[in-house]
Amino acid sequence: MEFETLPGFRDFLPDACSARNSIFDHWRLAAESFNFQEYDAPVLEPLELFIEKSGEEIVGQLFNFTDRGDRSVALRPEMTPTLARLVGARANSLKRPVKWFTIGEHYRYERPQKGRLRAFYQFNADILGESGPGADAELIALLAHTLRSFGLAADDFVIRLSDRNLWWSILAAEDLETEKAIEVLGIIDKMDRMGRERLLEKLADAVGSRAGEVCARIDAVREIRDFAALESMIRSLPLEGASAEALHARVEDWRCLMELLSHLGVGDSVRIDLSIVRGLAYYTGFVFEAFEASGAGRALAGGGRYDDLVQKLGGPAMPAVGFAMGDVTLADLLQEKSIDLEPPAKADFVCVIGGVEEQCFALQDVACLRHLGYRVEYPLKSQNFGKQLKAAVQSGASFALIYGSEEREQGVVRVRDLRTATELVLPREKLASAVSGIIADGIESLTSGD
RNA sequence: GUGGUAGUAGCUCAGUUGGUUAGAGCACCGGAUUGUGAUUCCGGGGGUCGGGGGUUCGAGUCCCCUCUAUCACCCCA
Repeated sequence: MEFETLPGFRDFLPDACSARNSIFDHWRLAAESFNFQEYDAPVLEPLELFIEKSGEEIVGQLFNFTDRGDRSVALRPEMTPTLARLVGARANSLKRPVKWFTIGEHYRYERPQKGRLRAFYQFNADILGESGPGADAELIALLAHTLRSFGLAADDFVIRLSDRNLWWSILAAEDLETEKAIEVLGIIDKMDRMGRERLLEKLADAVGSRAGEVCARIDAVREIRDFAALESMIRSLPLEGASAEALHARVEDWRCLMELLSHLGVGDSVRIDLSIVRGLAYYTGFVFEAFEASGAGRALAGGGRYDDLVQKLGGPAMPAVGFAMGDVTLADLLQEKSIDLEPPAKADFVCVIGGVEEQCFALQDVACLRHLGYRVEYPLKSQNFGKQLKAAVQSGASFALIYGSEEREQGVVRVRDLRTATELVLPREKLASAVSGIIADGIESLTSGD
């Protein structure tokens, strides 16, 4: 009988596991440098939590089942509902702003393809309790900083920045009611993947004879790439009264956000691009997606503001903004760019042991060095010197500790630098005190000074 | 959920118009070799040729189904 890994799931053998952990390390380091705090939560949640957030249709894309207590449960497909539940339940006792991040596995029952598996890891970072553009700026900066920390250049990727709030105003200026506007936003989200003819058909379904007009407006807006063009477009919108004032305030939000991003040193990585809308309807303000510079492939990360979600899931009103970055697309990109991740660590010391008489001394030193925190290996069975040494070299270890009959008689250990093939004889009792110098500077420093 | 392509050893692959007991390189294990290195030599384990059915005297090879991978569509939180 032979078992295979389930479709869309991965085994992580040491090389792959090390690369994966290296991604986690970069994520964690980046988040911590922005002073985000790490949290974690169960991978299994009530099914209802995800339905409440995303609608009944989501069930078809989940790993879900009924547990022995007759509860409908599902493996989490994303972190945001869980976070909203967590923060919502404690909203009144948490110091704001809440800046939290998490790294965890997520599960979606979908057909695997390039950049998309059924089990994948996501880095989620969110700021809750702050409604101003300062929070959006902080998150976008973290996103850019994270990608750069892998060694990606500023022009290897781009963060496309858009604004659902602004789209509402633009569509309102076209006299579209809420329902129609939602429909049109859905169309805008899919425009890139849609032929021109089909686009006009869809628009005609939504707004009737005004399709051509609306389409022209949308096209103009989607072409905007800088703040000046954005501002002049906004000022040209035929709105009056309260909605005009709101729009004016929105221009200031944009101005503020762009300035903050520039001061934070990530302005080069951000491009205004209102063709980003992002599928599901819970985003409320600025939204953004990171892509490889050419725009090819799946989004590296995506996020935006979701000011209503915490309340929708039963908590108090709580503004929020966040993003998620997956490991699969990221790893693909790093490989394309020939950026290597951390390989498995090698031993600091490997023992070469002559025989049973020497073994007891060797193992005492092994235990001592391990207590000091070094990676130490020794052969689990007796073998001749040549074989042991050969194995030691092939293992990639830095130093061999040689324990033979001569060394035992003299109470010494022979330290061999496996890279330079130089050796140093050291009284055993000095090993512990010499070891940090050996690791840091090699044995040459001791040979000359001792 | 729909469609294209592919599947032979752990990995990369060869395998003739269908013809005897399916091969190579790399990797792995053992030995030459119980006091010093990636070389060399010798030996070894490994495969129901993804799985099932069919055609045939005979199938790794041809046909059908299925599984898996991959790419695209749908979807993309």
